[in-house]
Amino acid sequence: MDSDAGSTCSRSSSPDLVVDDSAGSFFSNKMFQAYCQKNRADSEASQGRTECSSGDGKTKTRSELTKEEMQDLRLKVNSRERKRMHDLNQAMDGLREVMPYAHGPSVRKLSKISTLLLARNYILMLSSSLEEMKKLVGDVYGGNAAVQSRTSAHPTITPAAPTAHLPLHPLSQSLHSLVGSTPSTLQHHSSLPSSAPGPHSPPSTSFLGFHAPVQGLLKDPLHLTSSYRHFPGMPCPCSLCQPLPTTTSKLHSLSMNR
DNA sequence: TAGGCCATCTGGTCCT
DNA sequence: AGGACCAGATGGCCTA
Repeated sequence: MDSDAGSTCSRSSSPDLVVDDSAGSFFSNKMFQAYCQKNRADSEASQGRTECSSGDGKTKTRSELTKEEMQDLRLKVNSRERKRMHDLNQAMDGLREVMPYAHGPSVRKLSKISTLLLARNYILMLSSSLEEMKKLVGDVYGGNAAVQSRTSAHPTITPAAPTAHLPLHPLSQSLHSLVGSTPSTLQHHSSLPSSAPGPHSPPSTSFLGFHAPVQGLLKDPLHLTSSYRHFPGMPCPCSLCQPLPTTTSKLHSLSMNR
């Protein structure tokens, strides 16, 4: 149904995504009516006829196109743009799926901006936790030589054991309280839930991580997500709202330049 | 009703 | 030249 059949992509924005173009819901009612009026012309275009070539094989410049051909071209461009945006939204949905917040039919979907901010902060937090872990492991292994020499009578003690009782990084604690679980469950967050907020309560502005640089991008961060509530058990202001440790501060300066 | 969010259209620019 | 990408405009839907 979609006229995308006639489009060829020299550059794919999301090569791994498979988009179902057959959905007629891509069109609004108005668009659908307009589309139907042009359906015949589109089908011709999708069969290989280019809108810029006349019957005798000569190519026309855009200024030479008839009104009908221009409309035809416009429809094709619109269709491509629509597909592009749908791909983008699919990627956004994919991102939402791996974010640590309650999923479900009764939970309002994260907005795009919230998804991006949450994702950013999530990555920063994981990076921070990883650094912390590395440090702890280093401490354990580094200091273990002395420890082991003193406890050589107990060679079965594993180096990793002590870390299980060490305090987690505040950021990790926040996340853990958010998901109501241990770090290992983060890998299975999609089944989370009950510890998560009730319906219609996506992550709070705080959890979304409006650090200074991000705040600057928003007119009114607090108002932006005023409909959100903090998660139960989340300190307010939660630690995620606090400046990240220096180990991840470098990441703050990372931009998303193309 | 205002504001937020979203989908779509559209024209411009960049890239292949 | 054609397609991807981008940003502004517009209108619809939903919620407080």
